[in-house]
Amino acid sequence: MSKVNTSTRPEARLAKGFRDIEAAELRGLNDMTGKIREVYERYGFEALETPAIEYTDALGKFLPDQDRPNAGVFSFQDEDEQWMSLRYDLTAPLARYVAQNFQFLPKPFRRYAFGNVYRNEKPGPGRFRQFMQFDADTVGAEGVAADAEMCMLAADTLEALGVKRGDYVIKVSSRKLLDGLLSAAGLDGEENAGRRLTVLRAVDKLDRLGIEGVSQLLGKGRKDESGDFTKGADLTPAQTMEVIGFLERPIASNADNPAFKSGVDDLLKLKEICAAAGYEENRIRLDQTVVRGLEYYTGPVLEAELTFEVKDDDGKPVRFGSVGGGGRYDDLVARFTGEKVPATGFSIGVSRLQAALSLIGDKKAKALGPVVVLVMDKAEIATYQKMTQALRNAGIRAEMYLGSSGMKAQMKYADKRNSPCVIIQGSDERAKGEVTIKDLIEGAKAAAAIKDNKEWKEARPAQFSVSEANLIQEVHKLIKRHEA
RNA sequence: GCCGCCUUAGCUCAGUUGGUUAGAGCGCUAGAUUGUGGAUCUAGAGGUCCCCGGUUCAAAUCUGGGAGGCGGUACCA
Repeated sequence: MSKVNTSTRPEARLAKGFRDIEAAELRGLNDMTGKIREVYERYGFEALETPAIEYTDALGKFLPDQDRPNAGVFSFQDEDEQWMSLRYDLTAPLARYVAQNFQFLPKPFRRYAFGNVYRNEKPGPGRFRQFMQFDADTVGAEGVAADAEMCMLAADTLEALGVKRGDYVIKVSSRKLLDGLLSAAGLDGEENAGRRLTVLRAVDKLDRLGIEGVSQLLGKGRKDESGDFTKGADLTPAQTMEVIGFLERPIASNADNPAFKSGVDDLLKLKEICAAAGYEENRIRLDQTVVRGLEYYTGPVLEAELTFEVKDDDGKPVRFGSVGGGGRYDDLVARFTGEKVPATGFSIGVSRLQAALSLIGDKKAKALGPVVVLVMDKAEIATYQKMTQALRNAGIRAEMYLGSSGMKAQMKYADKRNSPCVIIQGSDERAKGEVTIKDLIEGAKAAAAIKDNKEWKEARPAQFSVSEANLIQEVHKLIKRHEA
């Protein structure tokens, strides 16, 4: 074959913000989703899968060519020129599903869902444009018991995944508190919508910037280390003090303030329900600094946070922070039906949580690969394939070498696949009705001690011959030994 | 979006004041070893030096613009 003109070669590259997931990580992922599913089902949630693509208006987004071009959402037009979008979370599709099937669903409707979601944003460290979420939602229940249940579900799920009690906390607040605060600070009304948003954003940054940084953001603004200036909410000093004061006071002390009353009552009731079920402050804690998304939450909001610190590959300490969150959103279904349907939910950032767990979890040994049957003699391929099939039928992962290289390359291949052993049958063995089994794991240990090449050649460590009839039994024994 | 750093082989990176045919290590392929993983040695394959323009006898190197990557920040349903 002649050389391809290099100027026409495409570059083999991943799309920005996307990634490949390989065998070891996929195994971990399946493991995780299995455990999460178990907890969600135990709580009575029913599985539901909706498509990755929805009509753009059903997701509640502006069309890409209108005033917010492609604002965070991947969108395109189908052949009828209808705008479609990749889902950016699992809640918007749920709202569509509930609205569409309202008359048939049991109320309250409780479902769980998991899958990839897509965001057309600039990716950052640990942030991708495709990632997996695992959600549970209760639709049609307005009592705070449904919210309390979300908190307990979050705690149970983290523990099922191996996060120790004390290494995480579920923080709960209520959007009603912040609404009350803003109203008390005189930021009511349409004309203050932008400033309310800025205040919420500032409060959300408390854990990272501290009281000082938040104060700056509430006032004129703040300049960060990279020299970028973030415009503040431009509150008066008195208003700033009021907000800061709220953040520093315990929630219960606001109980008599009419602006906060309804929110505080909710939270105290929620806390009581959780405590009665055995979920104390070390797991589920009221914390008025929790903000969560800005648009649709209307009541209690919760955030699942990992509290331990780990070192990354460079030895720098990393805090993972939030690995999931949720809250009450009472207006989402109403978009479609006009009927107000109360709902509350919880969502786990699976990919993010997995990254965190892989840093605390003990590094598992690489899983064993398949047994590799070497092709010593191309004329005997049918025999090798038959052996391979016999191993497979006995429940052993096995494959015949399918490449075209010689024995040395075949050994290297098996090594790279992390095979427990290879099966060798050349003319010598065949004449005697035998096969040679070479234990690659034992062999590697033996080889470490050998210095001289000649010795290495002659030693042929960790291999033995058995009669063809005993092949399966011997391989079984060998694998069992290495799995232990 | 804003700020900073970076871009040379599949990967990690050298490349002198601008000067012949752009290098190394790792990885890959093969041989030394009719049929044995490691180590060692040998050979081979692999390059639009990110792109476009400018300066120059001469640009991977200097210069202008652009693209891409990384990090911070902003946004985050």
